[in-house]
Amino acid sequence: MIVTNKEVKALFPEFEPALWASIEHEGTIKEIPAGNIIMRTGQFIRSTVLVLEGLIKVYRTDDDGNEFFMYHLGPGQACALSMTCAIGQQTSQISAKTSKDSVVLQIPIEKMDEWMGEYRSWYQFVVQTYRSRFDELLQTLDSIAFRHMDERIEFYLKRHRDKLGTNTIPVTHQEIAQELNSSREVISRLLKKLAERGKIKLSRYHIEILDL
Amino acid sequence: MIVTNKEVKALFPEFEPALWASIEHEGTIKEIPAGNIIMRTGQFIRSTVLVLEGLIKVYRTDDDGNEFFMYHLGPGQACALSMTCAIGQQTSQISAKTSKDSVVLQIPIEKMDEWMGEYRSWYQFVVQTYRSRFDELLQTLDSIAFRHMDERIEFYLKRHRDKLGTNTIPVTHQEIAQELNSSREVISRLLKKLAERGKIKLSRYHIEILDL
DNA sequence: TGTTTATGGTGATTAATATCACTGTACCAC
DNA sequence: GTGGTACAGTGATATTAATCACCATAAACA
Repeated sequence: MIVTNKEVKALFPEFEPALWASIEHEGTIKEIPAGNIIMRTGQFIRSTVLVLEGLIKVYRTDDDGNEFFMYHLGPGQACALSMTCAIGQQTSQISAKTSKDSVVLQIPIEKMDEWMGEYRSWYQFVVQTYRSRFDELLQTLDSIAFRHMDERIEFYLKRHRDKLGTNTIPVTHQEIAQELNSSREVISRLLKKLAERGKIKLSRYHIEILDL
Repeated sequence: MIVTNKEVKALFPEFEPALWASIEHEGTIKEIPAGNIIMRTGQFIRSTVLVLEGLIKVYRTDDDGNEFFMYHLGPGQACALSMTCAIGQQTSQISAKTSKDSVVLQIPIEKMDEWMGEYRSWYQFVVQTYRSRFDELLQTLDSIAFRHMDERIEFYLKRHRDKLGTNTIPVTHQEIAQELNSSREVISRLLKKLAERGKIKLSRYHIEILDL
């Protein structure tokens, strides 16, 4: 696959031509089917990942195997952690998994620093990435710090709707429970209440958002 | 006060001489007594803040006036948000308050971008700052996502000990409750249990860490 | 000195969430 | 078809945290 085709370029409109040339030279395209864990806590980071297609779930895990959803990366977005990790060759603090069949562009971490000085558009992209991820993380923090579980579920569903671009979220109660670090029963009951209030419609394997 | 005296330089040993010259020219020293709110959610950010002395508490607030502690900034550290905000002239998503009498070095945000290209040591400092703040935020997230209140209190006390460099934490139960977004009664009871287990010693206005 | 205020201790109650136990049901593999 | 399995619903109970009410004490102050 040619790295810098028209569709890919459209995802990063601000990149300058010289940067695209470097990407063409250094980047690797990788296709990853849905459900693949592409990064695990403690793993060394060797490349920065830009998402071209699909959806990647970024989450935190603890020692007991619990998970906690942080945010999604969609086309045109990048992992901030894999950018900061670059310098010290440090290990990842988070895990990431493909939610849909995805295509990513990998760039060797050595290029990160190089391009920061070389290409203004790269520098701006990186800073923008830091900011966006930080903001999303703050939203997640708000949700868990200040909101009850029912509101957190609403927030979770809204986020998924926005990322998926559809009102039908393909997710099981068990998955929601895992990503919010709760239990299936609690989620089931609260979802039922949301359904009774007409906010969502429940079905097996998916939830339809009616009015959130 | 002279900006770049020996003590200040020791806080940022990696800064190159040319960068110090620019800081001398563009930076402003500001002394801020303890208890001052130096940044509020929604406020415009006009300068990047490097901490020279004292301690700054960075926290999140919600619409109902609740607070949630994120992390501290001590001497040699900087606010990551005020660095990313630079580009878009955006507003702050967080609040910050001096916990001790503090001295900070303010740098106009316009210089941020300029110096990133110009001084390698500045670039590295900024990236390091992003990473550190992100990491600390992840720790905070872990704590609230995976731990019960008693463990969160322990984590809170440990963090304060490390930042203050002393086993005696000058804090009231009410303050802890606010920063963990809980209530005084709950904190009091859990602190008592920690005291019974010999982990801390309670006194009016302060808590002594014995064995955490 | 007496009064006010902030701190913190504690019992009782309620609310939110977690856990356990069990049921039904759709779907998949054989 | 039949049996296994993942998904979902629900009652009962336990645990954790929040709220309410009230008291005691030390510090601050008029």
